[in-house]
Formats: sequence, C-alpha cells, structure tokens
Amino acid sequence: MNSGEVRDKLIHSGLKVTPQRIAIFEAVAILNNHPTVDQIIDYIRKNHPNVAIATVYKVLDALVQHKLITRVNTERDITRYDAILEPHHHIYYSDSNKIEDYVDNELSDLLKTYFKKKSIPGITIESIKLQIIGKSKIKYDRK
Amino acid sequence: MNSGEVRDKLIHSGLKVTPQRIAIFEAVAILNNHPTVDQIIDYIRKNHPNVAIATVYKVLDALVQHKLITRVNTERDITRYDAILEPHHHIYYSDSNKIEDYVDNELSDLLKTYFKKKSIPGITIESIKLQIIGKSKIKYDRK
DNA sequence: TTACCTGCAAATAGTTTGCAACCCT
DNA sequence: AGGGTTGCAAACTATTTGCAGGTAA
Repeated sequence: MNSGEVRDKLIHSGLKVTPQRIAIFEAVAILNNHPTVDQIIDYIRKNHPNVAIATVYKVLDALVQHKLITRVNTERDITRYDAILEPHHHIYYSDSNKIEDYVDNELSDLLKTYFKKKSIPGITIESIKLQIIGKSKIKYDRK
Repeated sequence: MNSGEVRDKLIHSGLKVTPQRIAIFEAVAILNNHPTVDQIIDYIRKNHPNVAIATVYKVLDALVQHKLITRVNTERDITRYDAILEPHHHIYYSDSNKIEDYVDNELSDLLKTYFKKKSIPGITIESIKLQIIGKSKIKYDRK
C-alpha cells in the first residue's frame, strides 16, 4: 500500500490527511503480521521522531473507528492491529507467539454451507473467525 | 461446582486450599458467562469483603497458571475468565457485548476431518476455536 | 477561515510488586 | 515448623484526557 492509497482511504473516510496519519497507517501496513502498539511506536519513533506517542494512540483509534484497520484480540494487555480487512482466519503459534493470516476459501465455503443448514437459534451470524492454535514445525536455534 | 469439587481441583493442582481461592474460583464458576475481572471483584467485594483486590489478581493468575480456569481473548482492556475447560467455541453478540459458549460436536468433527485431509504446512495444530460473531434476534426493550 | 488535529504534560485505570504477617499442611 | 499465601500500599504501565497552538481543506 503506497502513500497515495493511504491518502485515498483517509479522504474516503472523511479524515483529514496529515503526515502523522499517513505515517501511522503505513506503519501498520508495513509492519504486517499484526503489530503491537509497541512495535508501531518503535517504528514511528525511528522514522518520524517528532510524532507524539499520544498521537499514535489517537490516530490508531481514529483508523479503527473508521474501519481502515482492525484490532486483533489476542493475549491480555497486548493490543495488535491489522491492516488487512478481508475476512480471514488467524494462526496462533503457541511457541513463538506469532500470528499469521490464514486464507482458505474452501474452508470458508464449508462453514458457510454448514451454518446455512444448521442455524443457531437466537442469532443472526455476521461472521465466523477461526483461531488455529499450534506449534511451529520448524525448530528454533538456541541462542 | 460445589466447594468440595473446588477443593479437590486445588489440591490436585498442588495449590494450597485457602478461603480466598475457594471464593474466587467459585466466583468465576458462578458468574458463568465469561466474567470480567470487574465482575469478579464486585462479587468478591460483596460476598467476601476482606479479600484484597491484589489477591483476586494473584489467585486468578494462579488458577490460570494451573489450568483450572482460562482467559478468554476479547476486546482490548477487558480480561475475561472461563471456568469451562472442555474445548468449545464462542458466540460473540455484537449488539449486547455478551459471550456465550457454543458446543457442537458435529462441527468439531467436521473441522477435525477437514484438517486431517488438508494440513497447513509448517504447523502442528493443537486446537481450533471458532468465534461466531452475530446479532441477537431477540429485540431489547428500550429503557 | 475554521473545524479538525497534534503535542505536551498531567491524569487515569488496571494490574503488578515487595514485604511483613499469616495460615495451610 | 516452614514455605506458600495474603493484605496493604506503593509502584508501574499502558492508555486517555485537556487544552493551547498548529494545520488541512
């Protein structure tokens, strides 16, 4: 996502285009893999040292509010953000604590079909998200 | 879950049985529906006024540590707990902000079969959790 | 121009920590 | 008896808020 796209998305949401917003939006997109606030702040401090931390929080809130990014629910006390908006599932690596996107249309269709047949009383389903929890098969080198 | 069962589970985990632990463990079980720390603290303050807040945190940590309860990943800044340990899915009501358990063996089997056939490279799957997000069909009375 | 945005510092809220006293086993 | 546990207050950390000055449209 280049800064032109970022500008477009901001304008489209009725948000004013400011250098801070471009920088922070890009940070979330560049730091793909569900960056934590810490990672975003680090990135901003390195690349745009005069942007205030409070601004990072305010901008992230604004972007979530206007659905340009989403918050990912993960471990307690760690807020992660995601610039990918298409419906997708998540893989949680319990050993390395990383999160990866998982797109699987066959699976999505399977679930769609399943819940079309078997609806859950009392609820109108809006979306279904899978959390796949597992261990990485690749061994890590010892430090 | 009666206090006898609670005692057994504590002993079984090698945790000492104290009135505070019984009270807090019971609170999570009684306040079923994924209580937040706030709700647990409220309950404890009402029913066991001399238990310190810090103790609630410490006991919840100990219970999670020993896998007697689990933490549920939800909205940022809201930590919820769950005394149900069997694998199960969650339904998130986007309108009322409630979480409900969803047990569906047919679905679990379907997923198991699916991922037996189609494994994801690089990961050994430990568990799969569904988050079903939707709106309640029941209308709420206006205040 | 003017309503929106940012930066700063102070405030807040949730959670953790250190340690002496306590109490299960 | 002795080590795990608790209670309290202080410490911490992440996030929010208020407001004066700045800036995009």
